[in-house]
Amino acid sequence: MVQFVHPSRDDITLEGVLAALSDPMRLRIVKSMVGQPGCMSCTEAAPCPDMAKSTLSNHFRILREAGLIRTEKKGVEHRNVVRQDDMEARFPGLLKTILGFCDDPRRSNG
Amino acid sequence: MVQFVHPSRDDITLEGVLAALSDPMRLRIVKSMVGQPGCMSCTEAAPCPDMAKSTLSNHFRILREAGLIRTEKKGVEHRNVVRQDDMEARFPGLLKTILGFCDDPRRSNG
DNA sequence: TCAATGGTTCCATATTTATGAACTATTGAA
DNA sequence: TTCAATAGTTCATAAATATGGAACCATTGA
Repeated sequence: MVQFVHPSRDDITLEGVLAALSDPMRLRIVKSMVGQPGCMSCTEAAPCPDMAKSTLSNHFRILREAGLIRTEKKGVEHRNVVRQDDMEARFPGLLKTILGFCDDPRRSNG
Repeated sequence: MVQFVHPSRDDITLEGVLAALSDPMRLRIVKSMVGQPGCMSCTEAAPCPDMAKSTLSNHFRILREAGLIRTEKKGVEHRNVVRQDDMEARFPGLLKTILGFCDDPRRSNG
């Protein structure tokens, strides 16, 4: 049984967030998720279809442990959402500022 | 003869900046430099005195190549400044937003 | 010319990251 | 039940990156 561990809001660190977003792939994953109304499966949120499953899984784990996303098991899929409220409470404006400077991956090749 | 290569303003990338700032040591280096009126030597800007010279040198190289700082040789020292104007022009508000969330290293143990 | 200072570069080691293969959990069909 | 398909995770290993000691370079001052 896979259980996902998410840090509580106050345990989210600036360095963790920056490290998580310093990878181009993870930055694009978060960007694509923020632009989406609901939650997304790992495969849906992946901006790069030819990436190894294990690598993708690892990226989601890093985003999760940094506190950027929340993952819940729903059927056979894992549904992911960006923790925008927690991020805004912890680091007001940070996520919006950063994401505002990177291109939306679904606009270019969606 | 050591020559420092700095990226031009337009070549500064978001991912490069985030990667450079995702390291706790480099984040503190930049933070301590921004709070300073003039420029600082590598040793002065180092928030951690027991760090190996080679490691420190590597951190400054990464910050330089990311476009966050400018390094000039002045006598026996290397003088470093944060490229605040270039950063502001390229990614308005980003640096101030990020640095606003990390503690000033010289206030706690300066 | 020599010693001291402030870094850089090189190299070996340690840590981190990426990926294929094997595995787990859920769904749906027979 | 059982079987196949789907969606991810975990493990082991290969590749990339960070660390730090040693040697080195450039400048200053005696």
